[in-house]
Amino acid sequence: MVDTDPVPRGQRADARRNRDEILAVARDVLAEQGTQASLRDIARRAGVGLGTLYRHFPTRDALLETLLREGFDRLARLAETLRETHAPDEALARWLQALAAGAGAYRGLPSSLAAALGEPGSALGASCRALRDAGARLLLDAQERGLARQDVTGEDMFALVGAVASIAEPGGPFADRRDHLVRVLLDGLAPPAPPPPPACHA
Amino acid sequence: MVDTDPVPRGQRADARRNRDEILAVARDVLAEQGTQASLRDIARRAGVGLGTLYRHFPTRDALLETLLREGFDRLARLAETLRETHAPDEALARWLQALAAGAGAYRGLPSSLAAALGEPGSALGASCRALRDAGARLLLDAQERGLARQDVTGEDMFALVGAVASIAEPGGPFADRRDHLVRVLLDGLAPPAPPPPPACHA
DNA sequence: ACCTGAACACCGTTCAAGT
DNA sequence: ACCTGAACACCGTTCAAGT
Repeated sequence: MVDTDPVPRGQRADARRNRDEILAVARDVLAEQGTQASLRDIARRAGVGLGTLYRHFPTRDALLETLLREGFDRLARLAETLRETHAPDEALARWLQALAAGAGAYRGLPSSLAAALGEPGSALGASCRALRDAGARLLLDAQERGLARQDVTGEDMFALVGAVASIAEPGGPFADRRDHLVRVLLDGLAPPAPPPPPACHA
Repeated sequence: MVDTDPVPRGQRADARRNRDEILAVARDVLAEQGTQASLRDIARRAGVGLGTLYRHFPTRDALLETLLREGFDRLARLAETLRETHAPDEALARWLQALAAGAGAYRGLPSSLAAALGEPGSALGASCRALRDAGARLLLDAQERGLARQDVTGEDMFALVGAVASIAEPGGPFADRRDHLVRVLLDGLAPPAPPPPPACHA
């Protein structure tokens, strides 16, 4: 368990206050404008110089990562819990629904996450890779018991869930179809139907 | 059949030449940089003033639409052909593969198309809606014969294919998995497995 | 009729100057 | 140690001035 970029202790009081205010404002602005929101706008609305925002969050991803860390950690823990308490196919189904909800929290978030996934140095990318691996373990469980198709990888599955989340972004026309579209994906991940049993009186 | 924005006849020779050059350059630049490429850059490389680009293509969508029209028309015709020559499920499978290829021709294209789909005045949006409707007809055929699940609409399906295309964009890590991921989606669109026949000697 | 590029209002990012 | 905002290099978009 890596703890990247913990809340800096021993900050000056004004620094601490600025950081908190930036995060609070960013949450609102991202909810309104999506992950491509203007950083200038966030600084402005937080009553802070633009350089202050950059000092606390040197990249847009760093800001996103801080906003999402809590939810992402929860998702990683959820995967473990479901693994212990449910059959592999059911665990996979529930977890992918939760993942779609988390990855689609803001407009533009799925594609931000997909982009970060590749970036080697990005803390946000590291969080994504951790989630992807947690999902891959659930998938493997299901595959080992014949409850998921064999020709799909954890990478495939993570990308597919992100894709579904991206068409069901908040505010969009498919927002309230998200669960259903994830269901369609889950059915696609199911193992191929077994051949029918031989007929009687063969 | 609407023919929006046909190639303007009776243009001045220089206008015609500029238009052609812009389109040729745009094809290259979009292939390199995706649909978010700088319009300034396109004008520059076409050896044309920025205003000239805007005169010929008042919006980015208008430029995209002109570039894509041919392929989109071909896709619409393909839907009709497949309808006449194949079983509904096979027609759907082949057409969605072709659609994914077309909608993913450039980086960023799937999300450009999804955005245009909503825009009422956009010619690109109109092209998308035509494709979506062509797909909806294929889906309906399949549904009527029990070859596709009932709880999915043409809108759902079009969005899902676009989503899969967006994760398999050219140059990306999933580019060569596109057909396979579309296959997963197709399996998700299949009707639920019928209950097994009653056992013998019941 | 068409072309041009300067002008405007925005970005993201950096950094010298302040406290 | 931290904050500020001007400065720079880019955008997209518009439009007066040219031919």
